[in-house]
Amino acid sequence: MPTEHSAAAQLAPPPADTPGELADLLSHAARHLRRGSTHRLAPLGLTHAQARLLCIVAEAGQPLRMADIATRLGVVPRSVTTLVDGVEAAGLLVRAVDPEDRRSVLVRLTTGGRRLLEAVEGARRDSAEGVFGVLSPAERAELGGLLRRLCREARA
Amino acid sequence: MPTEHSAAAQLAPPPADTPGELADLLSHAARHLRRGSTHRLAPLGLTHAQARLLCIVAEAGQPLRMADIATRLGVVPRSVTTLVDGVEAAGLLVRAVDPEDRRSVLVRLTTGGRRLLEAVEGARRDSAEGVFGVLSPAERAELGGLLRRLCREARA
DNA sequence: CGAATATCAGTGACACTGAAATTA
DNA sequence: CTAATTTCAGTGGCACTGATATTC
Repeated sequence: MPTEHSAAAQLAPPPADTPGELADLLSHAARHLRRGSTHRLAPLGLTHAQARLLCIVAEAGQPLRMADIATRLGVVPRSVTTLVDGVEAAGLLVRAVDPEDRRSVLVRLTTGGRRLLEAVEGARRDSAEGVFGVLSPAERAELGGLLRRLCREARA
Repeated sequence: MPTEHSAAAQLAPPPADTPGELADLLSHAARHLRRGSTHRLAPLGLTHAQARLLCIVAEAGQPLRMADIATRLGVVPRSVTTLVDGVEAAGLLVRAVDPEDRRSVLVRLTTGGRRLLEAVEGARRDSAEGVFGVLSPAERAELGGLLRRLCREARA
């Protein structure tokens, strides 16, 4: 096998940010994030995805349809059914048929869900800060902007 | 709660990139990436993680121990066992006991693995470019730098 | 009838923990 | 004996596809 014998090899270790490398970095960071989140949420009896669901419903400020939740979560509707099942069983959310379109189901917070919300948001914030805390506010904004570009295309 | 009543409010619509938002964006982008990768790799008979494993071994340029692979993948060693099982069953990798430390197992490419490598790298590159293609080279470098900071801390 | 909405059923990919075997 | 390396066994999170009712 022909190996490079020139000194140039020493100049080209990490300069190229190929898409492939970015892909690995992205996956790695996401996994790290979920790990921390999982550990902090376990005492509350929620998983990462369940907590995300709860916060999405809370932030909406109004009951959400399953399909809306799927869009906001970026998953297929069927996945939302199972997700809501778990959180509803925990008593934090309830389903109700939409009176205006009886095909639809509206999901809203229960009193218990609202009571737990602060702790859940805290756990999510803590775990996120555990990952993004190393970045300055300006860097976070930069990262946010770049990621938003990636996700915008994802919807297209 | 005192809300800003000046015209400055119009300059600050989405300025706050809270860690929580970044977390969602990161998860979303990672999921999108894996989806595309999964679809492009399916014809080759490999999963996202398996392809990543194959490329890591190929790039190393030498046989790798299971523990090394675990480190490079950012997962626990036990997960590597199952991962290698699959790719070895496909005939792309082989295990061999390290003669210098018989506790260790060295993983290397087979001829078949080397033959498939180009297609696998192509699929990975294509799927990554499908996600990161919207960014300019400078933006990719920026993103790479930021993600590297996050991952560096992840190892600590 | 055709389209939309949600759910049922089954599957797959992937990482984890804890315990055991082998060797240094 | 202690520590390191890998593997065995079992589990959990989570998202997917395809098919089915219900309703618009």
